[in-house]
Amino acid sequence: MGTKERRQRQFAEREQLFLDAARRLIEENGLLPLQMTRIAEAAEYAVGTLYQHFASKEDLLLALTTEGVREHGALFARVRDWDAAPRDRIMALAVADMVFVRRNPQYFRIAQYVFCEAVWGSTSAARREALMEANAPLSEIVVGIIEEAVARGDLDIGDMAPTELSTGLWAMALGTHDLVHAEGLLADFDVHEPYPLMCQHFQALLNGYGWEPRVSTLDKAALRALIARIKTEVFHDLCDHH
Amino acid sequence: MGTKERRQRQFAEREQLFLDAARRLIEENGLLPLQMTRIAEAAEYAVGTLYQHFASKEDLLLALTTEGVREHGALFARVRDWDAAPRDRIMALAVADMVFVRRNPQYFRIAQYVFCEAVWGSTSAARREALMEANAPLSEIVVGIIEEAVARGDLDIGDMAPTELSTGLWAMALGTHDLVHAEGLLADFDVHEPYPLMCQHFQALLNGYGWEPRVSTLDKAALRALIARIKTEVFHDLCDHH
DNA sequence: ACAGTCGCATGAATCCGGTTCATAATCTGA
DNA sequence: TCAGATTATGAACCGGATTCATGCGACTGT
Repeated sequence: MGTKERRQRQFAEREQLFLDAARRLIEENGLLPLQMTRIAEAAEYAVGTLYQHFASKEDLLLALTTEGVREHGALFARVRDWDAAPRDRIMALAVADMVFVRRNPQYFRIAQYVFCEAVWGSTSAARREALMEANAPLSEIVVGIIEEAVARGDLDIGDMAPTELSTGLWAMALGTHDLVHAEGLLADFDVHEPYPLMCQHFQALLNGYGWEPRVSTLDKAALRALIARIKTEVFHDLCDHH
Repeated sequence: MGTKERRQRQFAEREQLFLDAARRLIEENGLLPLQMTRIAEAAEYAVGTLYQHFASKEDLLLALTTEGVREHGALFARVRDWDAAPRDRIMALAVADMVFVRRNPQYFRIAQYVFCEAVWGSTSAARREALMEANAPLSEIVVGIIEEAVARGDLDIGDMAPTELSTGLWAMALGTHDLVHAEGLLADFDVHEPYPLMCQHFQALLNGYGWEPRVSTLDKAALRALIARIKTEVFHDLCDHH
């Protein structure tokens, strides 16, 4: 009989309920005033029940991050399956980041916090592994595209490993998210559209590595057109059409 | 009479004592077990005294970060005053990061934590301003070099603002530091020397923006030679000569 | 040199929020 | 329906940041 299975399903559902409640609270008030008691209240359960799911507050935040990584991964998977030139697909990954951020404006804030030594060190091994596992496909997709470009002759990276090149793209994206979240900083720099700018830096980086076909780094219209094309062809259903 | 001045001086000295004690404790045990009581103990003062200097633990960590930014700025200032081609000086900024990280292995961990919304939001406005002020010169140096390159015709960025280009460099550096501190991540990628790799990405980015004189992105020997030259000419006294 | 005053260091007490655990409630299978 | 097992509950606990009533010692003016 399926008693046990039903139990497990209900348990999983409740976990989702807690995660959704936490996400909502963060959305409303930010990370600062987030309290376990409040999350439990919002989900209409006792704190003790919350602690049956998450060993600690840090664990809960890590779980939230893992969910985000999965969603991020779903966007990357679309790019993997998109039928286009490798270079355009790399750019589509950058656009995926843009789309992802729009849909999860709090994600990188939470992630930044979770990856801090002081927080990461308080999480459980099981949750950490779940995150790693959720993250693995993303790297694979990036590396896969790089390898394809090398295979078709669009790109020559000599004795450099594909992972090394992917590190550069990843760093650029991560750093951009950091800057976006540093209060007032980009505004001081008169940078008002950080993500299109990030795409431009991506183009420069790809040009710099000799990734064919080259594009003009400074041609903003072309970049806008590419972004628009990617949004239409890959993320049609996820973008507002204003 | 200078009674008041002496008092102020002693106060400042004690503040430094606290900061040094905190830094030492973090160096020894990491951020996780850092406690205000321990810092006070280590500095041989009462907790209350510690709180005369820092409104909160977060404020203390922010102060620590600000010290780091000043040191970082001192390295950047050397590069500003270095007599070399703009492009080499941009690369010298990347090397400055490398040198800085070697001398302050904990800095980016602390900074990552401090810049998290949950922590940043608990700091005092005065300390935040001090940090901003310490940070301003760094950006100015980067932008100054970019402007010089444009002026001498090494670089054409069209209608792009110099701050926009600097954002790309900054993001790349920040993101690299993030990756370095993400436990085990780079090792999984077989990236064992992240900072030389970052320098290579810098070169690619500069090439991508058409910054003259171009260099071969994949020529590792040339990159090593450039790094060595910068270390000798700019950071001679700060590097080990193994 | 001394009394009076003031500023500051002190650390025990407070407060806050994450976490635990003894108990109550609920479910299961017989 | 009932014993036993499992799970939910939230009041109590606990660790650590922060406060503040107290007293010490340094400066001032006589």
